[in-house]
Amino acid sequence: MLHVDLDQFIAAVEVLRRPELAGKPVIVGGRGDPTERAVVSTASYEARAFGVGSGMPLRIAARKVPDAVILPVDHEAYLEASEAVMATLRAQPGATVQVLGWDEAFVGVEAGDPEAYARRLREAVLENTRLSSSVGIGDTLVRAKVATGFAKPAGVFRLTEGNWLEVMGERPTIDLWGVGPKVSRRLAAHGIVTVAQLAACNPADLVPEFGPKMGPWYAQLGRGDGETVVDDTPWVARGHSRETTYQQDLTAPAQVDDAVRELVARVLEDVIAEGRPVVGLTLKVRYAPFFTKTYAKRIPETFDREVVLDRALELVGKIEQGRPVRLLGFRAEMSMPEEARKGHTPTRSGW
DNA sequence: TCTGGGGTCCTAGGACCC
DNA sequence: TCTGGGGTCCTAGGACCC
Repeated sequence: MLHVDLDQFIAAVEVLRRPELAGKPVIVGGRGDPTERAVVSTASYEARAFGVGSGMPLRIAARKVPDAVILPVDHEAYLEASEAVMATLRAQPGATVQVLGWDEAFVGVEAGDPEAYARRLREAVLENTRLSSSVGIGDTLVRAKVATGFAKPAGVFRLTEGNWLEVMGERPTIDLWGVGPKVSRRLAAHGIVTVAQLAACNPADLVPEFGPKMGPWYAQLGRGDGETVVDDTPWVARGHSRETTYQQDLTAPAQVDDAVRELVARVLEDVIAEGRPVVGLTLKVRYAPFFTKTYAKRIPETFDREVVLDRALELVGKIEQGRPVRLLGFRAEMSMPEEARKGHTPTRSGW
């Protein structure tokens, strides 16, 4: 199967509609104002050369690249571009498309010459959308996904059982899709630093550290093994959430109360649009400066706006008084329709 | 320097039941 | 007097991804 990933997607979409930005350091984030609390969504390759990357606070990025063009995030534009890309992928003969995000998807296909097919796919996307992409080829979803990293930018790369260890073996475990800083550190504490070491370990040995599911799963990841089927079952959301970081910390209880009501109202709109009952609520509070607590509540299935709001306000009662609040998040989990319970999820299906 | 917003899934521990 | 073992549900928190 193949994994298609657009090159610097968000920045590329911005450059398309503002050609004069081509070749300049472009940073997209927040409302485009580097004095606000916000982070970088995407930086163009020119900006990345200065050490700017996604997730970095916007004001830091602006300091690193004084000449950067800083633009606000425009979800609508990216969604539209994304849909054009996905439509192009779906139009390929025999292709099964599993969307992972705005700018990436797995494509399942029987191809005699996968490299040639991948190059044609790149060209089709470029022709239809004027966007550059990179394509990974693999015999598992994990290998295809990891292969794309070697294909970037604007290339094709193939990873299989045959060359996996040769290419990945000496690399640190954090290079794997699904291993982050915490897990790589915990693995290192057990003497597992490289992908080859992880691949060679006994899955059962990882259970005490990571639990019955994650332990064996990390071992499998080290080998590059896993799912081999691209699944185009439509994605069904498990829940909806809204989060807001306040430009000024909230200090008065009444401010917090109002803010939660507003968040709840926005989440409820999404949930009601889906027509599924709510089964659980979670309130996330980030107290300044960076201390987060979550408060959860399971509720009997209900469509009722008033019931959900009441339950939400019970959670508000748990917020610590007198401590400034920097961020509030509210999530509603929805009951799953029976036929969707096996529906895949956007990021973990390949694992 | 000071950290978005949208998601998913896993784990641990306590409560409770039989 | 001492204290089984298995199961489920709930809450809180952690980790990761785009």
